[in-house]
Amino acid sequence: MIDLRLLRSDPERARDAQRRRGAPPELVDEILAADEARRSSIAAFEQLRAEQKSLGRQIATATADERVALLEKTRALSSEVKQAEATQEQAEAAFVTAVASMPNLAAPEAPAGGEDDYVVLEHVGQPRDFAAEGFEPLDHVELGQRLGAIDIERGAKVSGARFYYLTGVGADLEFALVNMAMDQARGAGFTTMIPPALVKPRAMEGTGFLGQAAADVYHLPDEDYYLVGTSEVPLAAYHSDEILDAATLPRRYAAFSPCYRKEAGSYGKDTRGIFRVHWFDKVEMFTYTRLEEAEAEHQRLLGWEKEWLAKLEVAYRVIDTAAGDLGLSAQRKFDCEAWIPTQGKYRELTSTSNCTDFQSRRLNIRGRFDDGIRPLATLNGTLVAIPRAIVALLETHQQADGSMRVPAALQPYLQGRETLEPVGAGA
RNA sequence: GGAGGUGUCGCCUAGCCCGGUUUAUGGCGCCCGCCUGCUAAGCGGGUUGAGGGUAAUCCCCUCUCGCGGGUUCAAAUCCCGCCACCUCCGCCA
Repeated sequence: MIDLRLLRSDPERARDAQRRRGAPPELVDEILAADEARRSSIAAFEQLRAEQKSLGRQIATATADERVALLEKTRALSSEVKQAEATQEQAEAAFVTAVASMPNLAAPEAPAGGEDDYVVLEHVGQPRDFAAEGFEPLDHVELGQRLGAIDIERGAKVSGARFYYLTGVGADLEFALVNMAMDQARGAGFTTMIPPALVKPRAMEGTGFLGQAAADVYHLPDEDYYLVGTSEVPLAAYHSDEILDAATLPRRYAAFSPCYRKEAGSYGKDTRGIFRVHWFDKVEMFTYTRLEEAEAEHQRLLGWEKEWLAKLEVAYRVIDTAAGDLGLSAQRKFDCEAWIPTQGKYRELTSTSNCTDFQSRRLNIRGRFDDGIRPLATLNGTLVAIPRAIVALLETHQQADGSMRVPAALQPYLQGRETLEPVGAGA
């Protein structure tokens, strides 16, 4: 939820942010009107309630005679109070509906426009030149099969399209990547976490995933649980309704969790392989910090992602996502996209978002500072999304004989193996 | 899943049977002061939290006794539902 003070003091900036997202600017004025209605209904209710209370106090000490008259008065007042309360609740609900649909204000620096309007910030590393090496690269499906690392056919048999098994070295690779990621995070001062992957509606709503992203979310209607699409959800909700002492900031968490995504609306997109799947495991970084620190922290998260990608020894670029592609909660987002040889494209491997105080306001996460209590900023960033990392590793480090070279940093996590070798046909 | 118990202002706790003078009692802790070679002890005072009116440390209002409803002129207190925790039983990885 956006900062109302900001909206009131500078509505034009909010309208402009909406335009740059390609979203309706009138929403700002609807919210302001709803807020006005809400505030006046609250004032009316509070005044009546105060009168009622004072009458109640008089009744308590009144004589029997006085009591009759006072009761008469307060009975009439009671229905007024109920009326005012109902009005206030209605106004509150209307306000919440309006404000909940408003996305975070895109940062002034975020490029205007949609998905294709990103700005490339930098390139790191050179895409490998297979032509110069004299062989045609295989895609990760083929490589995964030869290494006995990925079983897509049986994934489909058991669970359907966009499911897979990681087998043998594939499974080893996941544990290696997770351990390496957790070691890096721990070394950087993160608290490691394993959060629940099923959450109540509040957590989902509070992190902004029941808005435009709702179609992509799995829901268990019997118990009203949601399957998280990222551990950002349980990590943000972790400190909901809490006031954190400023001295304990920033708080950094690194969580391992499964992620579930319907991938609705991506029919026909990335249908081959494990690049886009309904379930995968991920290690996510998450920070709670003061608002003034958010931008610097965003850069730090990006820095840790780059440190990670360097260990994978993949070529990548960093893009500044356009306003229209930010999602509900983010004010700015950087994606690291690795070069995928057989696709001839850079594809998203990690993503880091600055949500400023948007999630904090929804989840009631605040900090206690010398000068008062204020909402905190929350930020998140991928360290490793397993299937995409495996795709990039397999394709980038494949060798002419169908084996895969293991990057030096990863070797200690793979029992010292320097290459992963193809297994015999069959199985 | 079943039975029983518990949930009060940082922590412990009184109040609930029998609704109003509760602006929620007391202790611990914490803060201020006094006393005092220093410290401890002792003495006196203060201390639920949040939101809003306000830019505001004063002041005013509302909300807050696990959560949500209900009854009532009036709910910590009565009724209903839910949640969490504890004990025991059952079941399971």
